[in-house]
Amino acid sequence: MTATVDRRPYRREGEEKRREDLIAAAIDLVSEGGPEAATVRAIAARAGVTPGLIRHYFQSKEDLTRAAYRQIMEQMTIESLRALEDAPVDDPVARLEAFITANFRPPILSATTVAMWAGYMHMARNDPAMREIHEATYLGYRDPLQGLIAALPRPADPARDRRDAIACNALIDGLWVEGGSLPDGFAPGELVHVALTSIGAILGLRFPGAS
Amino acid sequence: MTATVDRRPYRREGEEKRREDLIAAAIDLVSEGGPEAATVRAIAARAGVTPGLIRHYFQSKEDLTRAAYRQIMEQMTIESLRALEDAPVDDPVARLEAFITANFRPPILSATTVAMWAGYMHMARNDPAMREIHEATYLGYRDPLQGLIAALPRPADPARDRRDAIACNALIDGLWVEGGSLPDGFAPGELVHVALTSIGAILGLRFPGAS
DNA sequence: GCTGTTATTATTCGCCTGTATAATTCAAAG
DNA sequence: CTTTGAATTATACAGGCGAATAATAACAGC
Repeated sequence: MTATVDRRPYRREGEEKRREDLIAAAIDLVSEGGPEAATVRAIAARAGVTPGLIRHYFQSKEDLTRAAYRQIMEQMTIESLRALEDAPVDDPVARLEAFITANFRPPILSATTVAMWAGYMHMARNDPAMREIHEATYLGYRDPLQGLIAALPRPADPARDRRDAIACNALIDGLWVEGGSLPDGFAPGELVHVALTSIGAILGLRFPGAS
Repeated sequence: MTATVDRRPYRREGEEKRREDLIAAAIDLVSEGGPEAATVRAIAARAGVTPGLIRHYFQSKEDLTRAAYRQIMEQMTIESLRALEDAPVDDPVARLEAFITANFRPPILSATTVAMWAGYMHMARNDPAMREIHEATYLGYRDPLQGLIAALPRPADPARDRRDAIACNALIDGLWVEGGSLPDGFAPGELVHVALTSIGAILGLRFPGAS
């Protein structure tokens, strides 16, 4: 007679879903408690599986971390660009305004996204793969922004567009970080107002939303 | 006969110096390998002492971490303000320009400072003491900046000064982060040029250094 | 020179980490 | 209904972590 150990019952899932679940669990944990909270065991528990499964779908924990970082960064750009869908196609100023304001409301601006971004960012220093993701997603955000700027009604000047895109990107980033890390430091709507006014000054135009 | 174990020889030092050494070692390690590299054992080795000594001068490792974070943040403000010493007392525009440009050269702008800042920042989310340091050092930087802006030759308007300080601070922060995390992404002097041009546009003035 | 204080080292503890490997059970194919 | 493959669980391992405690040696005051 062999002793029947009771083993946790489980369902088999497709590779895609399991990877998604594990990535989502890792992101969740980092946003809640920083990178050190996203241990292999905690991620597995959050995803409803056992720790060993992680290394069945990812070569290492670092591999999973990279996938999670990529997803976060790409998601934020996607959310900003989605705001363009509701903007008029033929009004460059309104389109730029829609893009800018999207950065200052959830899901993009939140204490968790900013903490998450900071928690992962330092990894880009020593890990070449992380740095590559960092660069790609930074440009993946700035390039569309530069496109919106180039579409403004003013004389064509690519060099100026580049400088303006760098400046606007930095301004948005800085306000976003400060809004996320000091939630009580600004009045409601203050960050959006500052962003529109300042970017308007940089680009030499006035946004309707900057009352 | 008692066996004489050879014990590492040591010198007694003042509390002040030992605390400074330990903080410096912790900062070093975080800048090199992120927060996870700054273990009790590594910090002690870097400072030339044994691990136990850390808990003789700090209540816990967290306590040491907070002291290190405070020192980093205060140091960056101090460095920016030091640039004012070489600026003419009676030229508000030149003083503001000196303050701005200081942020884009070492020791303030460097890959290590940015990585360090990011590595520590997420801790401000869950640790009230860290958040307090974060808020205090943020305002400790922005308030002097607002003072420089208020001194500009233009009609007095505190509300406008506040908004402008928030915007300029965010722009500097954003460019600083991007310069530190993408060292090869910008031409030499490009960030300073963008900063001076954009801040000039926001404030409605022209800096001599923005050629 | 001796003595007391304490800064410093040494050692140990329990816990948690990521990884590796073996055992099992689910689910589809025949 | 049986077989087969692989998705999933279970267990074990070696190492590192922060913290606690005990032993010791440096130095100051007398």
